[in-house]
Parts: sequence; structure tokens; C-alpha cells
Amino acid sequence: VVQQVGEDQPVSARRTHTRDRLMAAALQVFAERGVLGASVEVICEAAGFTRGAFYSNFADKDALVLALLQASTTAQFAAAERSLDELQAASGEQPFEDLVSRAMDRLGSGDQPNRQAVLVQQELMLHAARVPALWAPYTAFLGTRTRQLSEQIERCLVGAGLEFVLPFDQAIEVLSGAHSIAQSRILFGAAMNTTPLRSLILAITRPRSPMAGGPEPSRFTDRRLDPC
Amino acid sequence: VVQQVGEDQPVSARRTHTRDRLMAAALQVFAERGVLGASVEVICEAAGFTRGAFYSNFADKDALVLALLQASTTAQFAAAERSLDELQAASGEQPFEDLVSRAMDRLGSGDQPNRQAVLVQQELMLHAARVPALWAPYTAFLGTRTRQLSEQIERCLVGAGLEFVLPFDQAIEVLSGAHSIAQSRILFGAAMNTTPLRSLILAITRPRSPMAGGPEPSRFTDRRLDPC
DNA sequence: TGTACATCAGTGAACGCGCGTTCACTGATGTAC
DNA sequence: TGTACATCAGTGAACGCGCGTTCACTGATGTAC
Repeated sequence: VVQQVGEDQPVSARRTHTRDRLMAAALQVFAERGVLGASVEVICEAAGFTRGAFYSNFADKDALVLALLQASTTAQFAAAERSLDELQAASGEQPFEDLVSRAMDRLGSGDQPNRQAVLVQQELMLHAARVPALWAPYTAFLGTRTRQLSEQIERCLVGAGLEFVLPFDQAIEVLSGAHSIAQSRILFGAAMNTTPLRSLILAITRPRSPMAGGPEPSRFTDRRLDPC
Repeated sequence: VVQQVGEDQPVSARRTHTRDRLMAAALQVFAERGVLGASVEVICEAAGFTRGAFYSNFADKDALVLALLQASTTAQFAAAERSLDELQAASGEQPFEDLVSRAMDRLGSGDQPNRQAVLVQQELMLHAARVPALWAPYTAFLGTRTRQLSEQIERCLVGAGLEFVLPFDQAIEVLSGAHSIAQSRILFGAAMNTTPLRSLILAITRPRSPMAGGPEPSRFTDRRLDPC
């Protein structure tokens, strides 16, 4: 490789533009054919370049995947910012579960959950799982997302005067699970069904207790009794 | 293709054995390298056959994937049966959340959740999502799993004298989500953390109300009030 | 501003490897007498 | 039980295609005077 990109060397705008187009095309092709099924040629074709341009910008296919992973972290920060703005605008006007559900959508796929975003997200996850060198970057990426999501949900909770009936981190994990199951329906041609997520939100929240940070309720004092 | 397998022709034991070994090897290789990254040659090598044997047993790679999907449905029925036996043996002796959590493990990966089973499950899901011809078989497979899981959890609920605080189907979906999030940690070298799932189970169940099938509790009558 | 030159960014032909698939073959298994 | 033959199941060499990667090149961009 003659002109590989160094550490923090200044990069021309032209170069950045090429890189960005290649990466955007890669997202599309990865979604359609999978990371392993996507050839460098098809990616370049989709971006309107030749393969030489690819190898002038990335050491190899793995480097592209890593760059995409890093880029999605950045994109996520942007999405989180936008989501926060929305939240502040809509707070108080919309029911709590709408706010939470929306925030999760935004953080999951940058905008509204769509087939391509969900596919590529799953694809990157699985690829990261297969390549041990990607475990650390990927879990860092996940950690960032969880942190941002927690922050936003905490804000919603406070705004609505609610708290979770189970430890906060566990609530977040459980909500993420419900969200990702709902999202995965999109992969098979069905619409996303947020009803279970909304029901869950209702079921695991309660009005905030006046004294801050009381002890965790125990197994049975925590149970509601028969409603009649 | 000279000797392709017909519809329901009698198949020799030798042939069945070869097919089974190829499929078992495929599971391993799919987990390691992904469906698209797995070459027919490597699969055959792992099974101890040459590539000719592969094409004598499967029309092509796609046919193998379909066969694996059908086989996992069968395997799931077996796992469900075993799980049911366990349930009956342990019922009453073990806490409700242990029973549910165990049943979900069994149905998710046939036995205890292990890296290979989780990987191959995700891999098949994503591959099915990419190939529209596999949507129907795959959603059928998922539907079967959900039905079996529902049956077993219903049984646990009755045995423990509990009911869900949200509609049954939604509770199942939410539990599935929590379980699959917990499982996915295995992919990145961490241990499975079932605490959130257990907390969730506690949070969304309550003692069964004496009068069967009362109306769904509404948004706020359903909320617990401050515990002091 | 204009010219001469240097560097950069992307081109496109070429490479060789590995893949999916085919097929003439051989040894194993089954069948008839 | 033994022999002769037919069918079956898997072998392994061969095919051609498409892939990842390289590299001598050219036109575009930037710089010095």
C-alpha cells in the first residue's frame, strides 16, 4: 500500500467525501447481503468508485467494518442529541410510555426504525461476535448506547414523577429486550408492534415515592394483591 | 444432478447418517464463520466427507440451510418435551422464576445456552431475514417456539398460583426479549446474567385473582402505591 | 494572474486463489438364484 | 451359503467464475515563483 492514511494526518475534503460515500454504500450492501456476502466490488459500484479507490481508503474489508462501527458510535451521539431535543419539546404533553418508546427508537436506528437500519445493526453485531478483535470496540459501542438511553429514560421518569419497581439498570436491560424483539419483526415483513413494550413500561413503573432511595421492596411486599 | 433425493422415497440408513453428519458439521461451521462465510468444502471436511457427498445429499447450500431450519423445529419439540419433564419433576420445589428461566433456556438452545447454539441461532435468523423465501419457514419456526414456551409458562403460572399483570401474549414477548438480551452477552465472552429476567418475572406477576378472567386492570388502578 | 512542477486521489487491467458445482469413476451394499 | 449382477453412495479431479488485492498509470488539485 503506497499511500495509507496515517494516524492524524490532515485529510483533504475530497478524500473524506470518498470515504463517506464508500461507507454509506457499505451500509446498504451489508444490509442486503450481509457483511460476508458483500463484495468489495459491489460496495464500490454502489458508491460510484472503482476498487482501487477502496484500497486507497481502507487497508481491507475488516478496516471498513471497524470504521463503520466507530461511525455508528458518532451517529448515535447525534441521534441522542436530537432525541433529547424532542424529549424536552414534548415533555409533559405526551404520555410517559410514548416518550420512552420514541427515545428507544431513535437510539436504536438513528431515526425511525427501518428495515435497513435494523438489518445492518444485527449484521454488525453478529460480525463483531465472530471476530474477537471486534469484541472490545463493539461492547464499548453498546455501553455508550446503554448509557445514553439510561440518561434519557431517567429524565423521562423524573419528568413524569415515576420510578421503576425494579433496579434501574435491570429495568433498562429489560426494556431494551422488549424493544429489540419488537424491532426484529420488521425483518420479516411485519410492522413493529410496540404494544408489549408499552404495557411493560406501565407494569414496571409506579409513582415516585416521596422519600428518596428507600430499600428495594422484597419479593412479596412488592406484589400487588387481587384487584376487585 | 443424477441421484437427487425424491419426495418421500425410502432412504437408506447410510444416507441418513451422512446427511446428519453434514448437518451437524454445518452447525459448527456456521457458528464459527457465518452462513455466508462457511464454504461447502470446510463443512465437508469437518464432517469427514468430500464435496461430492454434499451435492449428492443437498441440491445446494440453500437447501442445507432450509434443512437445518426444519431440523431445529424438530429438535425444539424434543427440547420442549424434556423441559416439560423437568418442570413436572421440579414443580413446587423450586421458585417460579427459576422454572420459567430454565424453560426459556431449554427452548432457546436445546440445552444450556452455549456460545455455539446462540451464534447459530442468530446466524440462521439473520440469514432467513435476508432471503425472502425463508421468511415463511422461519416465522413458522418462531411461532412454534412461542406456542411451546407459552404452554410451559402457563403451566408454571398455574402451578405457582400466579398470573401476569399484563396480557399473557405480551408478557411472553417481553420475557423473550429479556431472555435474548441476556443470552447475547455470551457472544462477547461475558457470562449470561439472568438477574434482570428474574426481576422482570417478579415484577409482572401477582397472585392469581380468585374470580377467573376479570377485566384488564386499567392504567392507574394497576399501579402500586408508595411502599413505606 | 500565469506558468511549471510536485503531490495526491482515483483508475482499471492484471494476478492468482478459492469457491460452488459437475461428472466419470469406484468401491460398498443389496438382490436373485 | 456362494456367486453374479445391479444399484447406490461417496470420491476426487476438473471447470470456470468471481473475489480480494496489487500496481503502473493518469488526470485533478495544490504550491512556488
